[in-house]
Amino acid sequence: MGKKLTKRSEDYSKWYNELVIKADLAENSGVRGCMVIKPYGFAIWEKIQAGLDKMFKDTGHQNAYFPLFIPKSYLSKEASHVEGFAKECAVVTHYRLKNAEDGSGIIVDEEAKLEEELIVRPTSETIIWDTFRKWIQSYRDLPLLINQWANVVRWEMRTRLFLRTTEFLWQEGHTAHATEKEAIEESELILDIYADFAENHMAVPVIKGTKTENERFAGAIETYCIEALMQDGKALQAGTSHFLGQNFAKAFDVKFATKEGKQEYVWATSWGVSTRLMGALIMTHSDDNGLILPPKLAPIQVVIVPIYKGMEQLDTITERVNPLLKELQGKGISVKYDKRDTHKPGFKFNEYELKGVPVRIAIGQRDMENGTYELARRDTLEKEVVAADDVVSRIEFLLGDIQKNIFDKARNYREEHISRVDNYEDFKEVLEQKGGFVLAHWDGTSATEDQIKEETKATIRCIPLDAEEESGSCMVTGNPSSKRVLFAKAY
RNA sequence: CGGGGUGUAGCGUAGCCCGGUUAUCGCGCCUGCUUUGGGAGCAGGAGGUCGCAGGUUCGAAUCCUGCCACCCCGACCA
Repeated sequence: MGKKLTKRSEDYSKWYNELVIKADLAENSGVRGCMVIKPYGFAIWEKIQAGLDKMFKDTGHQNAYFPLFIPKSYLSKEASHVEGFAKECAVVTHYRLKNAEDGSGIIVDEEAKLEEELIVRPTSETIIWDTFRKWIQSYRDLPLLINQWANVVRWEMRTRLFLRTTEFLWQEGHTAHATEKEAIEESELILDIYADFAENHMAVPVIKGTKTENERFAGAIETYCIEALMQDGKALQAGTSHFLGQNFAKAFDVKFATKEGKQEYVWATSWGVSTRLMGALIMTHSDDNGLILPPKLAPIQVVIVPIYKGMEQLDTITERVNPLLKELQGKGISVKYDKRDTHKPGFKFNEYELKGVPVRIAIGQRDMENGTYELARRDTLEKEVVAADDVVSRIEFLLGDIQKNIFDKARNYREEHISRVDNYEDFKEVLEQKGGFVLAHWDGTSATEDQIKEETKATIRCIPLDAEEESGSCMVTGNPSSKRVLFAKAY
């Protein structure tokens, strides 16, 4: 690890890579933009999984698992869906290797060619809907609320650590409903779950909205999303929830018998969040000393660093720390006592700051004599000396306070970076000078959106759900507009 | 796939333009002693197909050709 992290600079990705790699979260494996997630990083992902999984189950969803390989013909059953993903699919064509006859090594056995190629899933709508057809006959089988935790592969031209890796981990929910209304409510429910999780667990403030036609998911009628703002002023789509209408039901012939005995197509949703959330976490909260993790997602919430001379002192400190460890663990707090003799306290302080551990306890001779602990909080780096009797309650307070504080800080930053503009010149200038979100009037056409993207690189992140009705005119064409939409440069 | 860049020890690098003993430095690693309240000090030590393959040359990390990989910028995108 470096002496000091590179200062955050114009070149955000450099800062980001420094943080991510040096914080031991992940590294590029070198396999086509894939990444190896190290244990500490994966522990964060497990926290994300656990939190979301509970929310899904509390709302009646069940987990299942579907195959990694999708027959090519499945993918092409829904026209706009295949068009959206065709350009980024990894394709399996053979099922066997053999030794080359000239001894040059292992080669593909041309005789083992698959009759129909298999696609490594870029998303699982098709194979899941092929299964849903078999599971759904009657209105009594509905709603069908399925989620799967899986990996998917999208062969993007350009990858970015955490934000757009070739293979990524995610959850994808797929549901079937008897009515349009119920399906729309489902996609909105999930959007609320995502927003709730982002804000209350990850401490990442998000804006809920719907996508424009340009940005909509391939095969969806409506795409809902949560959009977050990173510290460099760029937006990040943190989660999406799609109302699919009857598109997939028709493509895969999924009908059900209504109470009245009529055959009708079901209504569908799909929704997902990925390891990109970890990117959002890092890029929202980190500072030049390393990661800052929200207590609710930190694999280690509290670390205890002993300061001692000689093994005897360490032993007396350990004697005092052991009951504290037990008490904290008893309260469900994840605590680590780092009594490695191979590193000095100063090294450990820096190491845990880099890793984003929310609360650090230091205990040395001075504290042994005074009956105290030194507490340090990661978000503000403030230190305080606390009497031993008060330390547990103080830690509980700090964990809650840090969770709240980093959310408030991120939300304030975002609020300061939402600009309202009324003409195209101001729009360009704000994007150039300040970055962040821009609320502006737009005439509702793809052509205008394309033009804006072409000229400024900014896209419509979403049409905010809470956008107030306000008659105005499009900043580019002057055509009438009834509300402002949210623009930004995005990852 | 287009434009640019880089490949030298686990990591980060100097050397390359202008070829010449044993390839530079820092971090990390190993051993020993001293240290331990903010990234320890000293001494000693280990670690290298200089991305790969050809070529030029008495001699190549350095020059030439081809290939490969990775990074950055675009198109694409959770």
